[in-house]
Order: sequence, then C-alpha cells, then structure tokens
Amino acid sequence: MVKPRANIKDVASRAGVHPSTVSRVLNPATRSMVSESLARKIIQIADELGYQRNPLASGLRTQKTYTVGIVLPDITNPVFPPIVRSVEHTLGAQGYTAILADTGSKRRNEKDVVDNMKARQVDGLLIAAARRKDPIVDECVDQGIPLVLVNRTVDKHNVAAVINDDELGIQLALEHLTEMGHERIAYVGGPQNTSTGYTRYRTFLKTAKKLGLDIDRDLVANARDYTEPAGEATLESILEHGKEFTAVLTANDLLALGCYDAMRARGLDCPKDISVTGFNDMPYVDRFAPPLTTLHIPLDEIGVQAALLLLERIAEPEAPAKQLRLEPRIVIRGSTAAPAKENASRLAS
Amino acid sequence: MVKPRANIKDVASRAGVHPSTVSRVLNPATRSMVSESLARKIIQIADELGYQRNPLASGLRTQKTYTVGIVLPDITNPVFPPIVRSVEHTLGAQGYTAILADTGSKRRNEKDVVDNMKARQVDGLLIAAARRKDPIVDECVDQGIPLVLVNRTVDKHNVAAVINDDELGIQLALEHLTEMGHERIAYVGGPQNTSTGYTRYRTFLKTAKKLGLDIDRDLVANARDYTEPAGEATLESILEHGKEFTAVLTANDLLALGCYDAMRARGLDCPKDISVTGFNDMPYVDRFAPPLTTLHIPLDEIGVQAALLLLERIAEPEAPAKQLRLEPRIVIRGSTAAPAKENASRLAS
DNA sequence: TAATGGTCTGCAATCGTTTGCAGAGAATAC
DNA sequence: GTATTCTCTGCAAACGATTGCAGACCATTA
Repeated sequence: MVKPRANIKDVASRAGVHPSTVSRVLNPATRSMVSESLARKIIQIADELGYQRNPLASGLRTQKTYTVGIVLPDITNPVFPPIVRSVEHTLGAQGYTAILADTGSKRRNEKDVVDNMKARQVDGLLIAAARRKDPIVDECVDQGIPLVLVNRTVDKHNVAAVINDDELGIQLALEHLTEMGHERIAYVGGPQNTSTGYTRYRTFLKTAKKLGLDIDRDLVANARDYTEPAGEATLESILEHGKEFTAVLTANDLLALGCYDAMRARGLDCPKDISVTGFNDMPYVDRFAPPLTTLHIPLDEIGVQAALLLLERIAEPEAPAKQLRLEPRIVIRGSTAAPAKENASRLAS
Repeated sequence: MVKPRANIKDVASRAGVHPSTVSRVLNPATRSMVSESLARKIIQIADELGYQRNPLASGLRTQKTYTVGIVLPDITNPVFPPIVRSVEHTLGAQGYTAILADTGSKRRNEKDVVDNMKARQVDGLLIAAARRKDPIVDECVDQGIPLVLVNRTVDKHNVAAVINDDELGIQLALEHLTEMGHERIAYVGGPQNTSTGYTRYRTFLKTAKKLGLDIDRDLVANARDYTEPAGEATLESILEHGKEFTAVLTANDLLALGCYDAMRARGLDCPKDISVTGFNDMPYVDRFAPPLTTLHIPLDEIGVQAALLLLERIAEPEAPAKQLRLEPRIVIRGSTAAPAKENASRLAS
C-alpha cells in the first residue's frame, strides 16, 4: 500500500556518506568529482535500493524537468500519430518525457494548454498547431522557450520548424494533372491562417498561371478547417456554380476525402468524372475507394527531425533558428485519370 | 529572455502578508481559513502579477502532481487517437495533464515507461497495453497506484477497466455471417496473451459450436500482433491449407485489412470470393475498398469513461475496482455478402 | 618542517509550496 | 474584569534534490 520509494538520503546513510556525494555520483557531469571506488559503492547501493531520482525535486532545484510539451490541433488527424510516435521515441531515448495536449484547434485551449506547460516548466515545446500570426508562438519566442514548429510555421522567420516544401508539392500535383490532360482544374484549399493553407493556395494560383491554365475563380475555394466536412462543403459550393471541371486539387487528404463525399452525394464518380489529388499521404489513403493520389511526406522522419531540432535548441537556446524543409513526392493512385471526353454534360445537371 | 515568473513570495510581499496566507487563499480547501476581504485582495494581486502555482514545488510538497500517464501499445493504431483525445479532454477539464508513452508493444519499454511515470509521481495510470498476465499491472496494483485498463484487461479481476463486450461482438459477427448463408468460416484471431485475443478466440469456437458449424482447425489461426502484416501472414497460412471457406471472421480491423492484402495477393475478391468482418470500427474503415463490415465500439465514450473511472480511483484508491463493459454493435458494409455458389473452385488453386 | 597544492567530501542554503502549531486579538460568557 | 472560545495569520519545518564554498586529508616541494 505505502510506497516507501528510496530517496537520496536513504542511499547516503546506507553508504555512510552525505547526500551531496550521492548526488554527485549519480550526476554524470559531477561524477568525476568523487573517487572511483566510492562512486562504485554508491552506485551499487543505489540500485540495490532501486533508487530513482525524484524529478520533481530535481526539477525544482535545477529548473530542468526533462519534459517537453507536444501541442496538436487534432490527434485524430491521421498525419499526427506517426509524428507523435517518432517524436516520443527519439525524445525518450534522451531521457525526455512528453506531455500531450490536443487543442481541438481552439485558440482558447491553445493558450491554456501552453500556459499550463510553461507552468510545468517544460524544457521545450513542439507545436503542430501554429497559425501564420500566432501570439502564443511569439510569446514563447520572447520568453526564450525552446520551440520547434511542426508541419506549419509562422510568417516570421525567427522560429525553428520542420515543414514540407509546399510549393514543390503543389507543383507536382498540378503538373501531374495537366500531364494527364486536365485543363479545367478546381482547387479546394485549407484555412488561410495556416502557413500550409496559405502557401498551397498561392502556389496553386502561381503555378496554374505559369502552366498557362486559365483559372476560373468560381472553381477555387478554401475550406475553413482541414476536415472532411469542410472539404465536402467546399467542393459542394464549387459544384453549385455549375461550371465545368475535370479535376480537383486539394490541399490536404482529409479535404480530398470530403470531396469524395460531395461527389458521391451528386452521383459523380472519381476518377471517371473528376480526378482528385490530396496532400500528406496519411496512413490508409492507399486503401480508400478509390486509392488517393497524393503527396507523400515522410511522417516518421518529420517526427525524428523535429525532436532532434528541439533537443538542439534546448542545448543552445540562443542559436539561430533553423528551418528544415522536407521534399514531398507524388504518389499516383486510382483517384486520378485522364479526363473523359464528355463528362461536362453530367456536371451541368 | 529571462522569465521572472512570479512566485508565492512575490504575491505575499506585495500583499504584505506571509506566503502561507497566500497559499491558503489560493487553495480552495483552505480558502475559508482566511478572511474574505484579505482573500479578495490577495487574489487580485495574484492575477495582477500573473501568478501561477509552481506544480513542481507543489507536487513535491503534497505528493500530488495532477498528472496522469497514458500507456499505449501503438499510437498509430487508429483506435487509439479518439480514445486519447477524449481522455485528455475530460482529464484536462479537471486540471490534469497527460503524459504519453507509446511502448511499441515491447515489454522492456513498458517497464521503463511505467517506472518513469511512477518516478514522476503520476496520480494515476491509464494502460491500453495490458497483457493477460501482466507483472507491470500487478506491481502498480500492489503499490496502490490508481490504475485503469482500457480496451484490454488482465485475468485477475482486481483492477478497474473499460473494455468492450467481446463475447457479444463475436457472436454478432458470427451470426451475421451464418445468417447470410456462410457455413465454412475461417477465423483470424489476435495474440493470445491479450484479453481481447483470448476471449474473442474462445468465443468464436464456443459460438460456432453452438450454431452447429463444424470448425476445421486448419481454418483457425491467431496472429502474433494486431497489425496488418500479421493479419496478412495469418490468412495466408490458412489459405495455404487449400481448404474451402467463404468467409473469414477477424478479431480486429487491422487484421481484417491484412486479410484484404492476402486475398489481393491471390487474386481473390472480397466479398465475392470471401467475406471479411473486422472488430473495432476504427476511423476510415467505412471508406476502404470494400468498406469493412465490423463491430462498432464507441471510442470517444471509452475514453471519457476511462478518464472518469480513473478520477474516481484517484479520489478513492481503496474502493473496489469497477469494470465497465460497453456493448459493440455490428455495422454491416460491403465486405460481407452471401457466399457465391461456386467459389470453392477458385480457392483450390 | 613548513608551505603549497590537489583531491575528495561535507555543510548548508536553496528551489517554491504546504501545513501543523502557536499566538495575537477580538468576541463572548460568566 | 477575567476566563474562555473563535477567528485569523505568521512561523518554521518539511518535500527531495543540487551546488558554491570550505575544510580535511594526503602528497609534494622547498
């Protein structure tokens, strides 16, 4: 019932030394201060007693908790679990423990959550829920809290981040569609207050112009969230204009799934009537009906890199902020095909 | 750069009182000890200074950290994110913070992870990675650490848990298949060292007998893990026997997906050649090709209940351990159909 | 022999809260 | 007017570690 966890005093008295000596032995940095033989004896006694340092006490004294916070907008978005896993593993290997918070994309929660983590004296923060202008991020930067952004970044360039090359991704997707012969291409984008939503949108317009496509503004819309219902509603609103198009490029796999739904509701077939592309290649999209053509990004790798970058920043908080940009590659699956000759008729229903 | 977070002494000196008075005011339980007017003044000053209690110091003194540990076997298994989310939310509403650990189903890691959490003085533990005989769970129970098992339980009945009614689930699935006319039904089960794997397997055999099916042992096998590759390998091993069957009942959605893969590799069609059922109704299985017939379990609800149960146990660690058993319901989709007349020929390839 | 230096360990303060105990002062009872 | 009770606040000792400083001890050197 009671748990008399051994503390440093127990070890010390058992070894006939002062607690401070035990502390020095158990601390790699000060280990060399005490004689080899005594150190060995103390270590032996320590694990006989099953002694484990009390992180609370230690953290209180040293201001270092070996804890990092992970802030996610929505853990049920399948992109995040692989990232979280690899972050947790690589951090864990260095003795860090992860505190997790899912904000549900609510500003209010984000503030509370980050404040709570700061109060708990996390050594660093990993934020996957950043907005382009993000006062919470700014505050962390001001306070000098080691910080790494994942997936999304902020407009300012003063903060470390691991993101993907959104411009390249959109270019690849658009080129794929045009190479298949598509000319009238719709776009379902993400929220413009996120860096991904914004960059992908700008890049779509820019690349379309460069490829000589004429973009009908009625075929372009941005969803409120990166969710399936938002994707569905957005494509629906595009369809309502009754304009022809043979493909829709989306900024995110979940939005693409929402497009599937909107099309199904209208009896449209993918890819026969409309081709669809996604972004992220989140787990299982290769099994969908139809399997989704999308941009693959290395989720595990993102997690590992983000964790390593955070460790770097914890070690050297004043170093200039690095940004890592990983290259997506296109994965062509069943949701894209060459446009049918006469599909326009079905659309104008 | 520096962050001079206000501490209790700052508040006290600003208010002209002793820190202990401030502590009493900020602590709901002792709040009534100090006069109303002084209390109000102190509170006012506290939030002027943006004072937040230091959880490390407080936890050190009180042995209460308002932290709980969540131990998962594999966060990339889509059943878990919804559970984690609802756990995190309902715990968060009570002021608790979640520490997350993904063990990758490795015994070694589990021990380390739980030890680490104990060292961090978590107020409670939520374990989704339990095995039927689980020394780690036993140890926690012995030490009186508030504990709730999720999804899987242990053979002993002395520990709180939120699980589903596995027997009911398997019965529903098997009845569904027999009602459609299937008679030769294979079974791809889960690891027998988990309560789910074991119970589902026993129930399959028992129910099959009750329904008067004759079970060919060559059509029954248990996978090593709850993963797609394990499911694929297991169904493959069954197919190798060359025996006829028209349906395969699996113990888990991921195993079912593995079965899809094994079938695809042999050119078999689901459901035309073989019907498949899953278990869990994890997110997105309704979008697969074909959409998976499976047993729906209320993932969000599981998370909420588990969190509430854990809070109960934290409040009253000595109370008898409750087990909550939620009822699954069958969701019939495209992966099951009546058996074809002559599919036997294709199997015997 | 005394002085110097180096190596090792102990002392005590500290991190920020909480809480049992005691005492000051006011209010009530006699 | 004194005794008794209450209400409120302060004191100081924890909780379990870390670390600057000092001193003990031994060896080396002049």
